[in-house]
Amino acid sequence: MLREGPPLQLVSRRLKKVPATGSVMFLGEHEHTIDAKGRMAVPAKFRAQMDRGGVISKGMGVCLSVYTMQGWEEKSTELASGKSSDELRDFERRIYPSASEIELDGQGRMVIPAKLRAYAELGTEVTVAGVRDHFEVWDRASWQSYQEKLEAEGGTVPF
Amino acid sequence: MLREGPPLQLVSRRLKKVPATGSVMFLGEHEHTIDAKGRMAVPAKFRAQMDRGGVISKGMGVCLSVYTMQGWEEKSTELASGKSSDELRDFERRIYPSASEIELDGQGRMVIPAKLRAYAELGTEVTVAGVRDHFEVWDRASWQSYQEKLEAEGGTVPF
DNA sequence: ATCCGAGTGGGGAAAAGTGGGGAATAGTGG
DNA sequence: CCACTATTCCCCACTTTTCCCCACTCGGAT
Repeated sequence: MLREGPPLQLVSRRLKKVPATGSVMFLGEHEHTIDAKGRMAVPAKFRAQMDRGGVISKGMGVCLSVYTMQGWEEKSTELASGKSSDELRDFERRIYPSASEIELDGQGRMVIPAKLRAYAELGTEVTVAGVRDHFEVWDRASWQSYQEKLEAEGGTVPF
Repeated sequence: MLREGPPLQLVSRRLKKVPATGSVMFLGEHEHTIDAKGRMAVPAKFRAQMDRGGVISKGMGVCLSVYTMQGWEEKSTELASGKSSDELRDFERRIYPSASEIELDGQGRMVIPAKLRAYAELGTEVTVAGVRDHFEVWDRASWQSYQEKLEAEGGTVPF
């Protein structure tokens, strides 16, 4: 129901100013949703690192990978090294066209391009997983079964 | 019942300033509780080492492990070394999503994420055990039976 | 008895996550 | 070049969760 009474005094809610320091690491598992407009909230803990935008691309497996701008540059340089020029051309033609620069809206959300959503078979229920230098977006069910598979293979977590 | 009478003269209780020196080791067994908000007091003796935050993750067995930030970085680096890139990817997808950065509130408590609480089957009664470079959080009953098992297997403590 | 540190509980404000209206923009066909 | 449509993006609103702060109790030390 819509509110009534005195006019709102809302100072157009913005994102919290983040310390920008702190973790240089993406950690944790977060359950989010993709809405009808293709938007997904970036976990608040990840925003400090994403505030200058980032890059989303096809991930290794049925998922999407999101890097900070800097992380993306480092990663792509690393992967390109040691390739022959033929390999490199194929690599670049595969990676870059499928990637997309992203930025956050006033609510801290990013828009996931429809093509990428299809690639990773994302429904509305997704899991966002921090993986050290980047984070990944998985359909929640896919993530679930992938984790179960890892567990079956790898035994317990060594911590 | 709430107090009445003259206003409190409480100077908003803060944590004791810790020497920051002293033990570089987690020792001892502490019985604590997890409240309805998922909070658990960190044993006072551990706080000096945790005051710059730390990382909590799934532990080896039905428990959670808490490291200082530095300890976590050392441990994860160590475990990652010598892995092929395929192994490393699976490893990172298991370790980092299952972890979470934590910090202490004004009362020296940390919030344990619901997922991790479920993983370690923690009720409200828990045991916090110092294990040299990290400490672990166990459901009190699980800890109890685990200790009994160790005792039955391993005989007496060699001191 | 009093003080104080430790552990616990809870109220309330702020932040996080989600949904949707509508203007601005880009794309399409005439 | 213009009209029409589809998409993007900014903004507002609502709900849930998190977190900061104050308060109370207990037990040991003074």
